[in-house]
Amino acid sequence: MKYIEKLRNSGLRPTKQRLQICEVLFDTQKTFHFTINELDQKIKNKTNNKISLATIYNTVHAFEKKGYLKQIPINSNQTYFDTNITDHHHFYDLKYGKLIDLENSDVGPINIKRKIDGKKIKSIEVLVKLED
Amino acid sequence: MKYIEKLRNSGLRPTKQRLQICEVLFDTQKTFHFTINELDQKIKNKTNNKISLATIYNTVHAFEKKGYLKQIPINSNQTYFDTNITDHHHFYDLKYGKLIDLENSDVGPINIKRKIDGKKIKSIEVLVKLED
DNA sequence: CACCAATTTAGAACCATTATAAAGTAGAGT
DNA sequence: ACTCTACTTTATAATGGTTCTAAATTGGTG
Ligand SMILES: [Mn+2]
Ligand SMILES: [Mn+2]
Ligand SMILES: [Zn+2]
Ligand SMILES: [Zn+2]
Repeated sequence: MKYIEKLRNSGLRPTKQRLQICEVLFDTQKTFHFTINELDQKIKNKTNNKISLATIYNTVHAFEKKGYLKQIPINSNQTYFDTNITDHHHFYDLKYGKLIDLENSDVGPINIKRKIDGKKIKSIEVLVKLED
Repeated sequence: MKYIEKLRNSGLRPTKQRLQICEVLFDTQKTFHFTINELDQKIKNKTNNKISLATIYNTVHAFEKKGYLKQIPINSNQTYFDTNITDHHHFYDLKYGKLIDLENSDVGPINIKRKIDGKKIKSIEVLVKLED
């Protein structure tokens, strides 16, 4: 399988569970946003195998640490993750609690004029809240 | 007191507890960022009166709804609030978990080129993550 | 096969936040 | 001032997403 090498290269053993999660997360053309519970549902639907919730948390965090997923900074009762790991931004539909990708080209360059001593900029993320 | 009218104008009864919370939040020159627990501590330090945690939650949410406080979109185990209700942005120091204000003038104009049908932009918030 | 570290797992624990429901209070009307 | 009622406070319980635990399982190396 194509994910075995990817996992090995990251120092992660290619277990059955991790490979299944990879298929759900990365076998699609379009990237998407998800919560842990939504991912759990997707896995249940796609396969007959049930993966322990603890394993899903562990795997998502491992993938995030390796840079295969991004966490989206937003206030919600659940953490949102993104399979789109390119630099990009988000619309947040307050009514439906849905995220929509906003490409860098749709925002234009952001030039942070202020500097903080001894610190480097790791990321710049724009959240555009939408109402009716 | 100066907060009585402010509360009345918002349709909020000026109770002893709300006035005390107003003093902690708004009696200072500088604005600041806080979590509910930090606010609870501040109240305990400033006054001898103890305010129920439920009341602190209720009041903070009431003030947020009235526009006297803003919630900061960030992933943390606690929700961050801001007494600075002007349009502005934030640095987030990943190492220390601290927020630093970033004025609009330090970011420059942000022009969102994409539109979502039937939706209006309510706010645009930039989060700049800092590492060492 | 033998071994060991990495991984999975069910369930418990954690803890910020929200819900509950009873007691207290502010303010309008009389 | 007294009443009345809707609003507010409060202690406490419940909720629910996330993390922890410790035992069982598994992957990979030799
Ligand atoms: Mn994480
Ligand atoms: Mn709120
Ligand atoms: Zn995205
Ligand atoms: Zn701020």
